[in-house]
Formats: sequence, C-alpha cells, structure tokens
Amino acid sequence: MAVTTKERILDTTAELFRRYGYTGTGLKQIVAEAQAPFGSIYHHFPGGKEQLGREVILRSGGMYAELFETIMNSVPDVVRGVQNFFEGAAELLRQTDYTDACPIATVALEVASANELLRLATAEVFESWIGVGTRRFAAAGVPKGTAREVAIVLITSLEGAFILSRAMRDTEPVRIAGATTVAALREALADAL
Amino acid sequence: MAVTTKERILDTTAELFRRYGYTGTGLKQIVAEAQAPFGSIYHHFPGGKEQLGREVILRSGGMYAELFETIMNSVPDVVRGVQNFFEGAAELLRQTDYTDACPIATVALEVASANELLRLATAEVFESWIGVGTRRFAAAGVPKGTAREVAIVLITSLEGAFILSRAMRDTEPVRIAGATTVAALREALADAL
DNA sequence: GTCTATAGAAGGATAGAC
DNA sequence: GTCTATCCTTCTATAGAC
Repeated sequence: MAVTTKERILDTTAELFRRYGYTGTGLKQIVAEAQAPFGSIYHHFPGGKEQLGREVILRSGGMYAELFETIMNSVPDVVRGVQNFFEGAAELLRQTDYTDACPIATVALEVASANELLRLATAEVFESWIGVGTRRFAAAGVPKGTAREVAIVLITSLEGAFILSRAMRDTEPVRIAGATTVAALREALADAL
Repeated sequence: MAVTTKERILDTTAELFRRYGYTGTGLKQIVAEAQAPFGSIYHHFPGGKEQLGREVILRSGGMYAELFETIMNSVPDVVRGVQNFFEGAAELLRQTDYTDACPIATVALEVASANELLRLATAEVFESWIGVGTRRFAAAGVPKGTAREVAIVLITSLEGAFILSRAMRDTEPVRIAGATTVAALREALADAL
C-alpha cells in the first residue's frame, strides 16, 4: 500500500474520516492505525489536525473525482456510465457493511458551521466535482447551463441517498437516486435535440 | 420558550447537534447553553449522552415531519406544497447563515458506523419521513409503490442539497433539488392517469 | 530528525453535600 | 432530589531525549 509514513497517515485518516467523521477521529487513533509514531503527525503536518484534515479532504475529493472519470471512461454511453456509477456505489456500500460511501460528506456537515478553513476545503471539492460532471455532460451534448444542473442533481442525489442508505442499511435509496439522476440526464439530452 | 429544564436541555441539544453534530457537541456545552446544572442531564437522562442523543434524534425527526405536514396542508395542490417546502428550506438556510438545515443529518452520518443504538434511531426517523411522504403522495393520486419512490427522492434530494448548500453557502443546490423532486412528482402523477 | 513522554484542556461520568 | 465538585479518560499539542 502506501510507501511513506505521510501517505499512510493520509490514507488512514481518510478512511477514519469516512467512517467516524472529523471530531469522531482522534490523532492517537490515526497514528495507531497507520503504525506511525505520534510525533510524525506534527512533523508532516505542522498545522496539526486542521492541516491534516484539509489535506485529506482535498485528496479524497480528487480521488473520488478520478473514480467517477474512470467509470465514465469505461463505457461510450454517458447514461450507461452514470448507471454504472450508481450501481457501483450501491454494491460497494453493501460489500463494506455500509461504511464506504462519500469520503467527505460527514466531515462537510460537521465543519459547515464550525470550522471555516475546512468548510472552504469541502466547498472546493464540491465545486470541482460539479465542474467534472458539468464538462462530462456538456461533452455528451447537454447545454452548458443544464449540464451544471444535471451535475448538481447527480451529486446531491447520491449524497442524500448515502445518508439514508447508511442509516437504513439498504441500497434502495441509492438505486432510486440513480434512477432519478438518469431521468434528469435523459431529459437534458432530449431537450438538446 | 421551554418551560421545564428537561425541555430546555432537549431543545438546546437539538440545536447544537444540528450545527456541530453528535461528537462535536459536549455535555458541558449543552448545560451551559441551556442554563441548567450539569447533574440535571444525568437526572433526566440516566443513560447519559447516548440516551439524550436518542431522544433528541426522535424528537427532532417528529418535529420536522410536522413542519412538512403543516406546509403541505397550507395549500391544496401537492406540487405547490412541495415547491413551498423547498423554497422555505432555502430561505431558512439563507436567513440562518446556512446553519438550519436537516436536524439529524450530521448525527446520522456520524453514528452510521459508530453507534448502533443511535443509527437505529436515525433509521427510524427516515422511515417515518418516508411514510409521511408516501401517504401524502398516494393521497394525491400517485400509485403506492411509486409514491414511496417519490418520497425517497424528496428526502434524498433535500438531504444531499443541504450538504452542498451548507458547504458552498449557496441555495442553488436546494433550489435544483426542489425542481428535481417536483419533476419526479409530476411524472408520477401523470403516470397515474 | 525520529520518536517518546507529558503537559494542559476538555471530554463523559459520578459521588456526595445540602 | 438539586446541584456542585471531582474523578478518570481522552483529546490536541509540545518539549525534549536520543
């Protein structure tokens, strides 16, 4: 897996943030799981938990965007790509006992009214995701303004569905969210003709 | 406001949970804001923070369902009602500096993989909301199975939009989520004819 | 420069004064 | 039975040994 201590800390923190959130994850818990000495956190992240949190948010956001791009690139049809993305998310949820959902959602809600630096990091990630989706849908023929709306529908539907699916231990919300997003995308593509 | 100490504790905790989440809210912080002695928490909630958390989740869930019903009852048209619900949510977000969103979402994500008792409480609330929406849409003429799907679309869209809107400090996601939900509802009503 | 030990504050919980 | 004072743990952060 990760070769350097810093990478092990980043990966471990991302995993713990996804499961337990920002305030629910302790620095001692991180170094214990990453098998790193406590001091290494402050060596690699002089700004402490806040700096580590910021880097993990941005890194996780980038990795999730790459996952989306990879899945979308694997099929020629944009609608099929979106379907596969949601089906993959539902399958991963089930396989991981409903832990592997959005890597930044819990943190985003925790810091939204509590930590301005970290809120800005989550906003940056969401804006980047919207950009990725917008470009992808625009390239498939959706008008620009509508493409952004469809991207927002995709992200908000998936995020909300993750909340319900994790709480209820059922993939139904994610599957319905996928159908809703596909319907919005199909209509946007039809309007473009 | 709240007359009894117990009610003040419940109201204050609900407010703090909404802003800072479960792990981000301390018991000392709660009694300070509720102007109650520390011991009163363990007097009224012998099970400690967990019991208090459970009661707050269920209570907040019930109050939010009542808000939905009130708004839906205030207009004859179900589509207009849903539009008003989302517009009210967007307006409240803006007015409260993006703090007053879903009362249980942050807690739901925090406890989903960390506290089974509280996870079950959040699942119970989501199921009750789905029931409220399903009955409302079924009464408006949507077929039963579809009515449940529309209810889930409403809740997931709003929840996801709350995350993005709070992070980005922009009501755009909530407004788009409202349009998406209305589209799904309109289609479900059209299919019923 | 890597890591351990500890400081200082805040967390949840409890015992017991009144 | 209401409330205060305190306990023990855990938290983030830092100082300093090696």
